[in-house]
Amino acid sequence: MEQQDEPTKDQKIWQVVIAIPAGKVASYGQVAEMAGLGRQARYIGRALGKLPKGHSVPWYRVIRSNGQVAFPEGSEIYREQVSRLEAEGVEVVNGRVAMRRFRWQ
DNA sequence: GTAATGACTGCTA
DNA sequence: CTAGCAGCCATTA
Repeated sequence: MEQQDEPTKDQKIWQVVIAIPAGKVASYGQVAEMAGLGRQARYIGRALGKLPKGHSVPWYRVIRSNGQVAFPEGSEIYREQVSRLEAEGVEVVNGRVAMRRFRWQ
């Protein structure tokens, strides 16, 4: 069996990412912790990279802890993320988010 | 079974 | 501000 009765980590991660309010962003570590994964911040990117085609996960709302995008400037993927963020009302300058990041207090 | 990799994070210089 | 190093741990080869 490859599937379990309970949702997999990827599913949880996607759910968490989807739970991020529009206009805000979260870091990989924050998402990992929120998903109950703890320090598996790296797994977040891996899960997002494995996202299926018809997914509805706003992966573009997930950035690094320093507020910078996880992709190099000029990259197509980078432009897409920035474009989507700007569409959400998030300001991105020089590859970093100039807005208040999502905060669970 | 082991080795290498990675959409990361934090600290130190 | 940038650069380097170590820690972290699941997934993949």
